[in-house]
Amino acid sequence: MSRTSTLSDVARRAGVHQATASRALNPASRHLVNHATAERVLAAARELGYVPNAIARGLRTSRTGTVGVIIPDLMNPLFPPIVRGIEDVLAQEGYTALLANTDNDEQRERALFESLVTRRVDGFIVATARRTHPLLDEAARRGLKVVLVYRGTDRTDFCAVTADDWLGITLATEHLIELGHRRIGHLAGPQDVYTGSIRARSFNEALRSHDQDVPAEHIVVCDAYSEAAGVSGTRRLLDQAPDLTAIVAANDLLALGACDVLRERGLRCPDQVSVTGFNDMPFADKFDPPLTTVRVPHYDLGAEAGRLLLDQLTRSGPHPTKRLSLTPTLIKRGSTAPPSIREAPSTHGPA
Amino acid sequence: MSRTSTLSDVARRAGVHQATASRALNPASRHLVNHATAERVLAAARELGYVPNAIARGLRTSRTGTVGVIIPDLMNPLFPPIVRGIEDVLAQEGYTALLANTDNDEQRERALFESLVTRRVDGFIVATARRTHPLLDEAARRGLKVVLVYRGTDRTDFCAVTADDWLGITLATEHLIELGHRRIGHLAGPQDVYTGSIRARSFNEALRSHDQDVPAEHIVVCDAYSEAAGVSGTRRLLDQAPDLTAIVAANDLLALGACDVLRERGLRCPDQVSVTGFNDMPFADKFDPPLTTVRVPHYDLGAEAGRLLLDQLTRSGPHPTKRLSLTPTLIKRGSTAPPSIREAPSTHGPA
DNA sequence: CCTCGGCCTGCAATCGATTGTCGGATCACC
DNA sequence: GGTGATCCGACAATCGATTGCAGGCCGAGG
Repeated sequence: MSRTSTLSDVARRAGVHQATASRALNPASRHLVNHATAERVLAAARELGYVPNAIARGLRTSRTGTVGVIIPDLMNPLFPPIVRGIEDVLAQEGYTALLANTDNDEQRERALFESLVTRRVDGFIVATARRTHPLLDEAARRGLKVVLVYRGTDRTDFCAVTADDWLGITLATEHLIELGHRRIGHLAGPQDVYTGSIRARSFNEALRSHDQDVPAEHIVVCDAYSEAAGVSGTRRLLDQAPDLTAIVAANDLLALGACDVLRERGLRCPDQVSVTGFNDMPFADKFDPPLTTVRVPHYDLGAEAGRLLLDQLTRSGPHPTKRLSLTPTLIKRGSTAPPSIREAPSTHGPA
Repeated sequence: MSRTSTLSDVARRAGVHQATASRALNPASRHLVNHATAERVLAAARELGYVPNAIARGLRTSRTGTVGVIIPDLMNPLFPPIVRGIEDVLAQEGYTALLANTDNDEQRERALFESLVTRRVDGFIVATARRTHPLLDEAARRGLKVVLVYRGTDRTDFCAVTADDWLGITLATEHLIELGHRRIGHLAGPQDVYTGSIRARSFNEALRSHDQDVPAEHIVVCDAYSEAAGVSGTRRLLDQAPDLTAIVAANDLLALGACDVLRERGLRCPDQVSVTGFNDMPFADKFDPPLTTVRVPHYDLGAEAGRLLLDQLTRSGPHPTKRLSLTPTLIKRGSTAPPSIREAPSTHGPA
């Protein structure tokens, strides 16, 4: 009802100067003011329902206590846990995250970035990095504090927290090899994104190191990490390589798309074709079939990214560029099985 | 690198006073300044990479262009679409959403609310409302602009956008009745939340209007909307009413928990027990079995809430309190079927 | 009684943009 | 050439909190 009260309202009520009120209210400077006076100020503040104005404070101190978090899409279930990790860590130091959904749209990303810069966030956590990314170049030029999470970039001067994608795909691929699969395809993610490119390379390398060829038609690159992209990718993949017995998808949503296509073509998973995902998104264990996938500690990725950024924000001076990699684990569920009988006349078997 | 440039830097470079620069930069007041001068200012701003300081502007104008969005948990897949709807609408008018995850914790909610008030958000969209809610009382006392989304409250002086929960549960319950079920249980949500209470009352009413009794042991109240709460609730429910042939869950996560327990007890869904959910959360169609549920237009809920708030923010003067209800639809999938043979002795065995 | 030092507290500048008011320049017209 | 209207741009106050500096008060010590 009554207009919100300001610092000088509090000061007047407590019978002191606003400078004194300010010092009394701020725990860090409270020792500068007489105990009894401080109590009086606190009481006055309480009575008036005083809420400090972060805007005014931010203008004076040029620190807003906010961090911009840029993610591709909140509706992709892999990101909420990351956000959660970030928020939990930042909150401990009194920082607030401003979320920006880019929807994988560069225009939109640009606009949101501008808006965050305008709002003078103290730093950024970016989950939308591409291998080469003009936005990151500009952030570097402006001297902004940026930590990358989940997706890396080609530049080496940003702190980053990622999963060990290489290892993750190796685990998935070797799992299929051990089951006896010999014709394995890969549904790759967008190659301008670090995760897409490294997972594809890892897939190749895993097969090669087991003396298996990787014909070009066994790999299809999807243009997004989405179920729809997985569907069209899998259609292409099965068209050009109909005899695959297993598919390593670069991502759970792609894997889901793959399962859709298998069903559509009357192929049973895992009996006829095995599928692996990546991320272990929430509810992946509830799917039909339950998805064998690579679990990534998303929450921890976010938390570590938050910590790295807090380091930059609170400690002064130059910082070494840290790049942290967290270890994923293979979660075996129902979408993988040995290749069906037609596959194994078992004459020249595995070594 | 170089410190960010300010309005007076731009003014100096363009050879004008900062007041002029300000007017030239702001589209709304640009007509007040000579066209050629305005061009010169814009050029100077571009050259310097000038980014206006929203903090300073906010201090002067006492409008921050931000809206606080309070949700219980981003990791519950029902909320991201709501958030998305809110953000899309707000963005059109240049507003930014500040997200706050309360994690259903009142302490945490309190702290986040304070933080948002401190940051002088222009308004709030609240998805954590309980039927009686001290936070809302205080918001009203402070004269804050608040729109409720998804969950209503007992107060009638807040704008709100909700789904028609009553209708939703009626649809689900009648669907089961039509399938021939006569012993239907309800996994109710927390009763201090509007959705929990109205869905339970609707369930009762739907059965009664079909001349069916609702024995007390057919209803169990869960203490949260989570899979875990659904598991323990279902255990209790089946313990006290083992002959149920169908369960109406107040929420998809509760339904998921119910399915877990059915599996754990060797009961097949839907053959022996049918289950319905509520919300049609993402991937509900991928579950095993695919979940019959009530689809709520979450995105639209968010979008409408955003619009309602924008109305309050942009138009001045008093506003009528609008309460908007969106219509849900029943999505029939694989988790519901007619009651099994033991239930209907007249007919023949399974086909 | 004077001086010195240590606590507190008040004064005032400051952060950067917005905006009401006013003065000066330009031009037209008489 | 003088007067008035019109338009532009400058001046300066303002938003609310923080903070360096200075000064007042008090007690202790000489």
